[in-house]
Amino acid sequence: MVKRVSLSDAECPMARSLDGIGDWWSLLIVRDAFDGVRRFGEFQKSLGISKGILARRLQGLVALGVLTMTSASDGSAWQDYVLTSKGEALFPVIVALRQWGEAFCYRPGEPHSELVDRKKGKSLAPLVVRDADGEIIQMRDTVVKKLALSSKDY
Amino acid sequence: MVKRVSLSDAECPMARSLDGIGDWWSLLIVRDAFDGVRRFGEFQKSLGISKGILARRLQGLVALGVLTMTSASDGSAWQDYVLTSKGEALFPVIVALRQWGEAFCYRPGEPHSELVDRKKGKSLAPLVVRDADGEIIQMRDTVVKKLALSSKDY
DNA sequence: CAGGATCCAATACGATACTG
DNA sequence: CAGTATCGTATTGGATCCTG
Repeated sequence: MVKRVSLSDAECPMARSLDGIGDWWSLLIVRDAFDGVRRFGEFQKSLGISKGILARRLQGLVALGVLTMTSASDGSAWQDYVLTSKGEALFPVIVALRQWGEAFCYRPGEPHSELVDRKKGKSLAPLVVRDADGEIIQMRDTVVKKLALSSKDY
Repeated sequence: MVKRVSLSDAECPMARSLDGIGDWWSLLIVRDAFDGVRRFGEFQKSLGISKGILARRLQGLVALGVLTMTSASDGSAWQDYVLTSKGEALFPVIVALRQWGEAFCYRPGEPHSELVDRKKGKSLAPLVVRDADGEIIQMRDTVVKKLALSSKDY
């Protein structure tokens, strides 16, 4: 959008992610899809988004391979939008954003919805970042390694 | 932006998060801040963003409490932008987006930068979502519990 | 160099009307 | 109901010029 410096060919994976789903609606659509929303009208009602933008976003997510269209489960003439495995892989992203919002975007006591596990009904554990050996690490323990090597890096 | 339905008073923490940092540049600025970028000019060069937008985004992140301005480390008259604890708490979000990008936004063999731990130089472990007892759970094991109760919830 | 001010193109988004 | 088409407006974001 607004064709800025193209992020789509960036060497940073985060930039590529954002290039595809980094707008205001896509991740909210994905969140709804996680919650079981499948139909155009359900998305529209849930999000309060205009029809035109919703249609474009759904198209974009389908084109990206995050959602796929299947014949409607209720036998109607229309399509259902369901998450692909690529879409389901956004689960940690959703959880991370939600947990950050819970922790930093509400005043104390202000109510908000909660993501709980279905069996126990309890909140999830905070996401933690671990190294290859499973040890918990902090931001300061990491560094970005650039690979400019395009073919055989030996 | 484009004053759509305000997400800032949403009951969904994810919507609130996106309301603050859900644009195209904010998370990339935060990523750079994680990588040690502090100065206006460094951000601009690293991101290829125009000065006007960068200034506005930095202001927004400062207003949000994600960044803070400190007197420049090199003694110049200007300010450094550094992450607050609220900003540092975005670490799992950054990692989640990066890992998703690595896994799904590159063709096989296509090079990209890599986030490694400083000591061992190895890639991080994939983020996993766990329940309150530390057990790994999937998307399908969770459900959103809405709390509409605004004061005493019984 | 760090920003602010201004101008302009592209577009994101909402509202509405239209179609099958 | 599921979209598409059109229109108006607000905002983005780049480029340029200006200042301390």
